[in-house]
Amino acid sequence: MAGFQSLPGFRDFYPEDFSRRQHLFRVWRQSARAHGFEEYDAPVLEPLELYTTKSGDEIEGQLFSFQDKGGRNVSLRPEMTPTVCRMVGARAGALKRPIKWFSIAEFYRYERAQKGRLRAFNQFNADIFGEAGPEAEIELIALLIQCLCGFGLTKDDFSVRLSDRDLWFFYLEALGFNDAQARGLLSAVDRYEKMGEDAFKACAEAPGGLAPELKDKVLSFLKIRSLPELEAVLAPCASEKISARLDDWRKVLAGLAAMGLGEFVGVDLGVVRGLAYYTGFVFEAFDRKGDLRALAGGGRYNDLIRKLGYSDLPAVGFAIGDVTTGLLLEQRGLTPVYVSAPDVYAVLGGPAERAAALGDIRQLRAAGWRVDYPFKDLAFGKQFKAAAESGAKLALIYGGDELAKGVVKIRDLTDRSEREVPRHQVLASVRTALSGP
RNA sequence: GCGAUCAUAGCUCAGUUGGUUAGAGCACAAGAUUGUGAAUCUUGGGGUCGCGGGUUCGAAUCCCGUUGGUCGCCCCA
Repeated sequence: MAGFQSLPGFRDFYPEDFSRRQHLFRVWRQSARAHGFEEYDAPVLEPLELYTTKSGDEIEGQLFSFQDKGGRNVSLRPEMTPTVCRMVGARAGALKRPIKWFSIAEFYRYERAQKGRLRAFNQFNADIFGEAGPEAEIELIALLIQCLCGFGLTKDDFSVRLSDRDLWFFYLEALGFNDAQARGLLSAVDRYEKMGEDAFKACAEAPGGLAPELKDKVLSFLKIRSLPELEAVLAPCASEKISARLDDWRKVLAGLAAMGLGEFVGVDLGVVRGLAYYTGFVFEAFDRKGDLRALAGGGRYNDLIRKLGYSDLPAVGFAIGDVTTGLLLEQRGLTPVYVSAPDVYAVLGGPAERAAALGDIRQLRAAGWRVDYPFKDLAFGKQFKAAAESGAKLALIYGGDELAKGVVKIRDLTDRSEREVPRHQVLASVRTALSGP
């Protein structure tokens, strides 16, 4: 293979691929606007410290980072959250609350590609700032659901699993674990789905160990699948903190049920989400059948904006990736058929006819119609074939006879009917033919 | 960072125990066909067989290395 290839994990978007990607973006953008979110964008390249501050220095191994010619340590963005926090934090005092923002952007992570994961990918991000109550979660989860239903997916195709990092910590505290032990247990919970009970081995072997009866309590907690179960399990260790969290749980689930979205959402405390900056509800959207990685994920991060050096501002957000979503739509046959058809195809008799047609073509195009014509003079038969293959609805025929009579022949390529119209009425006739039923 | 597996035309693939000038279908282009359509027929362009080295009289084929794809591990914001 001569020449060059794209870099590993990066994709070329040929027109058909590009159109599929645009379909994702279109649905996401439309859903966000319908929910009252405003669109923003930001630089692809950021200071490296923006990410190490948020996630720790270890994160650099996963980043496309380098030193620029001015000696600055920089990184391609691996996610939008720190950037949007910076933007909102910088103008927090001036922005009307609640702040509901979304973006569609490309991100870069220096990792080995595998199914559903590449080095360059697109994400839809939506966040709400300035609202500490569960109303923000309701709004975002509703948006997330619409961002998937907009493709034709249903409650049988995916579900949103709702969990709560704060509640985990409160529960583990009530069971007598200290903070470090609780963190270890949560990372085991995160691995449980993949590894089963082996996930708890490290905790059991740690100093102090993990008593079997406590391990059973943790296991049964992460197997909870409904609000009543959750309330029952927490009843014995009720505290002010825990009952406040349960109030929020009731509000979120009731709000989503009121929206008619109750069947999309389930309680699942097995969802923890890797990095530890989430402070309350966390949620992920999953394919119900199949073994795809998460379609979307998010949660509340009330401390992050302060951590980045701005004032306190509660925040909750989520992201959907284009790679896994695209795979799921492909599996479900929900990828739209690619069509690239002009509205009008002009058939040109020869050089004189071409000259006459070009003026009309330019007018039709200025009016917004998509018009094509052959670059080279071709036999009529060939041109009609080309017109039909182009997928155009109308052919405009500029032949010697028509030119002499001062008319253009309009052929409807669907029903093969033809009629002649005066040259100066071409635009009006095309408009009528294309907008009528 | 680690492991498995694959790589022949734009796509899907064939290519015998190593043996002349590497093939097919689809796609693309031209012609049959200079006033009317998805068919048919004919013809054509397109390959340093991913790349580099080695073995051999001879390599798409065997060996080593390398790059890339796919799948998994680590990680997953």
